[in-house]
Amino acid sequence: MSADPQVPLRADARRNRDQIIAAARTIFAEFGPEVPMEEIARAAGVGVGTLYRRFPDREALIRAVAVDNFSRVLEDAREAAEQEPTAWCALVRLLHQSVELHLSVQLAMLSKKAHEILKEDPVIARLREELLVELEAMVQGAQDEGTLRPDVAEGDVAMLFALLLRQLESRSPEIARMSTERSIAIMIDGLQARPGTPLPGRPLGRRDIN
Amino acid sequence: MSADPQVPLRADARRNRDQIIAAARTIFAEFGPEVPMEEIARAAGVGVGTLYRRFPDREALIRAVAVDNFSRVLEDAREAAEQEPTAWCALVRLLHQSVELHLSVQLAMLSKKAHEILKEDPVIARLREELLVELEAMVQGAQDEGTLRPDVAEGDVAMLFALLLRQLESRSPEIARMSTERSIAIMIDGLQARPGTPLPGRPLGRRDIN
Amino acid sequence: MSADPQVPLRADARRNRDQIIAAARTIFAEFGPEVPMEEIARAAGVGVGTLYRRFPDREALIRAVAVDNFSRVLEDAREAAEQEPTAWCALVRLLHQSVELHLSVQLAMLSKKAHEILKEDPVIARLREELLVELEAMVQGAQDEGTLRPDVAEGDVAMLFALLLRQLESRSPEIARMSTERSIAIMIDGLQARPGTPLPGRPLGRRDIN
Amino acid sequence: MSADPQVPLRADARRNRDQIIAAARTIFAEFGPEVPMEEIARAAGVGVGTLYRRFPDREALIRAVAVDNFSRVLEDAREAAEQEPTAWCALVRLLHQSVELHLSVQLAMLSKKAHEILKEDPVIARLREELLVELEAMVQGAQDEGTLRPDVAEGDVAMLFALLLRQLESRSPEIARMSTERSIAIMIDGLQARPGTPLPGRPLGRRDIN
DNA sequence: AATGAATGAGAGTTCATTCAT
DNA sequence: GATGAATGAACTCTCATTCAT
Repeated sequence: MSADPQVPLRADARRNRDQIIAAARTIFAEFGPEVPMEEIARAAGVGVGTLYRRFPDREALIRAVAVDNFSRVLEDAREAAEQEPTAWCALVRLLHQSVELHLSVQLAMLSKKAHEILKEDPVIARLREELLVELEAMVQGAQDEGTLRPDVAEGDVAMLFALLLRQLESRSPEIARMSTERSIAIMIDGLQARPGTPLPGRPLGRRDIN
Repeated sequence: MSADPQVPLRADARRNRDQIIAAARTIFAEFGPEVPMEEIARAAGVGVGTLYRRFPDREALIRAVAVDNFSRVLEDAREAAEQEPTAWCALVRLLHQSVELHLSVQLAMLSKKAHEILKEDPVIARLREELLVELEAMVQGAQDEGTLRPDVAEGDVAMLFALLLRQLESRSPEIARMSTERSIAIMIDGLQARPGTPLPGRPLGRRDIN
Repeated sequence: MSADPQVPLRADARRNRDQIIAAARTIFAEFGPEVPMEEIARAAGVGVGTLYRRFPDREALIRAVAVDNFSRVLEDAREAAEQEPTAWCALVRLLHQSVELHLSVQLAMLSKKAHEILKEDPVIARLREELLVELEAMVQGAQDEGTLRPDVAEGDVAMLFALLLRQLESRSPEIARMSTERSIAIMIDGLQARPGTPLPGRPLGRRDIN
Repeated sequence: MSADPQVPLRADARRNRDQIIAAARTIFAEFGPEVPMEEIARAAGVGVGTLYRRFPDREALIRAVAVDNFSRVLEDAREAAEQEPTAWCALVRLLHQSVELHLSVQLAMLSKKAHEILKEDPVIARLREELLVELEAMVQGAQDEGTLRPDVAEGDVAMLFALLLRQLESRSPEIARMSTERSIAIMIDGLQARPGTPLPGRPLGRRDIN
């Protein structure tokens, strides 16, 4: 799911646009948001000129990729909420799915510059907000169920979520995968409602996390 | 604690070197490892020429900062192991200290390029190894104490540790701080020996994590 | 005559490329192969960026100029061989033409670095070889005619030729010209088959001169 | 023989100065007059500071080396004139000795910049003039002897001489040596008084060659 | 007086963006 | 509309020269 096309593009232009975003997602994820534009154009199989016709500058492209990414996560969150029997299960599923997503979303915080850019964007802000609303519902629901410790809020969960999106480089893909899964499991265990260490501070809501 | 000076530098040169590393640590942490060298030089209060006299190129500087960083963490780890009454306490302390360290170490995995550079460096490899040895001892000790869940190994802990070093940008410093502390607490809770979800895969040792 | 374009360049690109080589030939000849690239770009009427798009670095440009130069000399040699009635005349003509060429070829041995670069290049090696083959034929022919002293080989002639390409700087152009012409005449006199001092060593063939 | 020391230097300073000039001669000859000053200092076994104390800048060093070089050639010329039985022999000896000198003198015309520098220097001008006076005497003498063709002057000889100082790079030292010797012999043959091609232009005197 | 550290101007090179084809 | 060539600003790195030790 991508952004709002004012005027529906011609079929081929549309295809170009999608190819560029797909290429950019991959390349940004692998090399960071500073890769030469030409690289992205090449990966998308178009000339730089075409890229620039579609996205007036790098910022616009970064935004478009981020919108695309957030849209996907939001979709996943809604699906999880709808399909899972309990809020806790939805939360767990979402955390686990983050592994699938990390490539696409890590962009969001990959560099200070990228962050600045996205912080301003109203479309992104809206998607983000919607996502946090979903999360809040899950958190609330799971706490009502008694499955989630009561001293956390959606901001805490978003934080853990975000941590995971920062994948570590290198190492064999299987180990990378396993280590992420284990970290998630540990975190989930830490999230479970049980007598444990009381958390410092106060629950972080979605207003708290920027 | 910095790197090994073959020939003891002249006093002023030494001072400059240290200032440069300190400045680079801060600036790299804030803007990533691609900041203009001039920026770093300015922050260190020296000319670019001096920077380049000390570190033949960006790579060398990145390496030096990383060595400095790892040395600090290692030192902290040893101190924690020595001063804390139990291995569990040492582990907890180290995790919490990671907050102090994140600025300094996040560099280690901040960009693909930086990672490539550090991966090759034998000095870094040694420091890393020593750090993992410390961690292994703590993990082992805490598991013997019955305070740490038995199905994790030092690689798992290193992974959680590493996740935390990837600080998220922006947001007010107090919230950033609190959110990190809370994430740590959640993770620690998740690490505690208690009946919980069995972890997937197998304990990750230090050979597993690259 | 320039190098082999794999893919035929767009008309404007082609034009730029040629202008750059022409400008580089002149400027290299006048100021040596270390002139600022910007100088060359300016002389060619393009931006540095264009220069670098066409020639990835200085080496590539030096190579291209050398190829262009050698091609010209080779062409001249073949023309001389074909058009002149005797091998001796062809040789004499070539030596005299070297005056025209010196600007273009002196680059070949203008600096240690330039020499290193060209030594490796297979295209240059081939052109050079072809040129020496022509020279060998002339030398052989002129010796058969009895006009060229028998104790020299193509390497000796190439050496004299090369000496002349090293034009001396400064002084008025007319004098420079005259002095070169006179030196050539003296050398030609020295080359003529006549009882004279036997030469030291042995005839130098094209294998001898690197 | 080196330049005129206003105030006789202290023994060690003197030694330093000589070492620097010797080192510079070699290094300039091998790498051209643009080598880093530090390189020269290192080769001379002193710090850059010392080099700069002795020679305020690169120009001064180039000048000093040139003066040293010219002094040697002049000395050789005078020795040849004095020791050889005929002017022709002296001329021939000088040409052959040029082989020894080329390393040291080629500097004189190695780059446009170097040439500019030396052109202005009055000390060099004087040495040069003295050398040409010697040459003129030899030329005159040899023409009187009937051994040198009458249609040349000292400028012509200086020109041939200068050509030889431009050594070609690379190739085995023995071949380099032999090829130079052969070129000299060919030129000498061309210079001998014999019915040959009349030279173009007019004899070049020492006023003609810059 | 000697040394080598510091400086900063300048050269090489890259790449975002514009624009002719 | 698409393409890829041209541009020039920005960044990395080098080195002549100055100056503290």
